[in-house]
Amino acid sequence: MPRPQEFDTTEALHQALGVFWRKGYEATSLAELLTATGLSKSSLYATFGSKRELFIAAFDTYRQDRASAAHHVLEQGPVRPAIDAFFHQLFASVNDAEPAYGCMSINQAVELAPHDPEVRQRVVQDLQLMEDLLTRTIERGQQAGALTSPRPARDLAKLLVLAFPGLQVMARAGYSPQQLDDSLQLLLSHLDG
Amino acid sequence: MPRPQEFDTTEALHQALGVFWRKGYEATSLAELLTATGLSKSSLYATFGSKRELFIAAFDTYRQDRASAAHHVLEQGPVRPAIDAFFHQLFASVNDAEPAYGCMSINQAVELAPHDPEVRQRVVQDLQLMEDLLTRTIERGQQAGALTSPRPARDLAKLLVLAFPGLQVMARAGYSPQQLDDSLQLLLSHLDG
DNA sequence: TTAGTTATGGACTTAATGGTCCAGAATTAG
DNA sequence: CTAATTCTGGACCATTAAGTCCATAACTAA
Repeated sequence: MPRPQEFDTTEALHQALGVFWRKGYEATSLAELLTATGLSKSSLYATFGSKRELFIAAFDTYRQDRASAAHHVLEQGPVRPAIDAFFHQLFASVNDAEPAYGCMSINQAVELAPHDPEVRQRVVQDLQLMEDLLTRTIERGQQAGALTSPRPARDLAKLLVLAFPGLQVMARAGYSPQQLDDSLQLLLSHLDG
Repeated sequence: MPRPQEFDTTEALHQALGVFWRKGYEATSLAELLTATGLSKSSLYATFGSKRELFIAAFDTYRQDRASAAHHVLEQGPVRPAIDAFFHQLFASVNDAEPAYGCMSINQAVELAPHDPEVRQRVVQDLQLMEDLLTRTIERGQQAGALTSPRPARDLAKLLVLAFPGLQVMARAGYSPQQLDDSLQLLLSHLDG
């Protein structure tokens, strides 16, 4: 008996995500979300509740997507290219042309986390996950002899996580891909020696 | 003949800065700026022009203050404690109690820089200044034998600049001073060996 | 004391914000 | 074809945003 939903909820979520990712929470207006998703106001509110709930849902979508991508990239193949690729995801442009959005979790660490516990908790969790993932990968590289630094894998992972927002900031500040890659290689050189 | 201004312009600027620093541009309302500065709307507009111009003025105040503070901290005394102090400024609470605001330039790299050339230019300039300053300090340390890493001073400085936003993100995400300092020491350990 | 000038408070404006609500269109089961 | 159900567009609302403007208060110089 129910009339079927005419739009794809998860697709709408991804559209909304795109806007939140690029512009942040405050700077995104409901009107933009409406045009991005193509939904009517009533549909959007019926489906997602409020701007904030939509944001959280979109954010979680993002986090899940990224986490599985990171798994995928880091946990197979030669270690050095894997780590390289992991970081390149950060400054890869989403839809070409436009500059990179950077990592949304980092953006949110700056924008909402200081005042919003729900967001903060997610950010902390993301940083932790990243550290764990990198630790495992670096361990793997050390065992295989691909990474020659004698430092504990976790310490090296911490260094990479620490530098991650730096790359993001450079990307958002408009540094060229060349400059970004130079900085990245400089960073990764600390995995050896 | 002119009636003298009853408020201190630069003090008002600092009050406004406090709000922009903590909350960012979008999330700061004119009402907050009014109560923070204690000015009336007309005085504020007569003096600063618009919210945006006020922001830019406050931002430049901040940048100038910080630049001279950095000079002061980095260019005298033993190198290692100097660098340590430089980074500790980052997560020092401004008025105690409240969590650290972090570095406003980094905040703005995330919030406005991607869409606002005037802000972006300032951010890039700040990062560059920081790199130059750290390079000089590290050179000094290497010459004095206080820092034993054989890497070029500029490369080491680049690493520190790269990690700077990471510490900031951790601070904003609510990490404890202890955790922040641990990460900092881990980072600085790369200046030796 | 007065004239000239400037700061100031607050009323006012315009546009945009997030959010609510309802009437009607659309779809399916029977 | 009809009844039941639910999606959907758009009107509507209250609030707040930034910004303008003017009458008045306050101060200085003469």
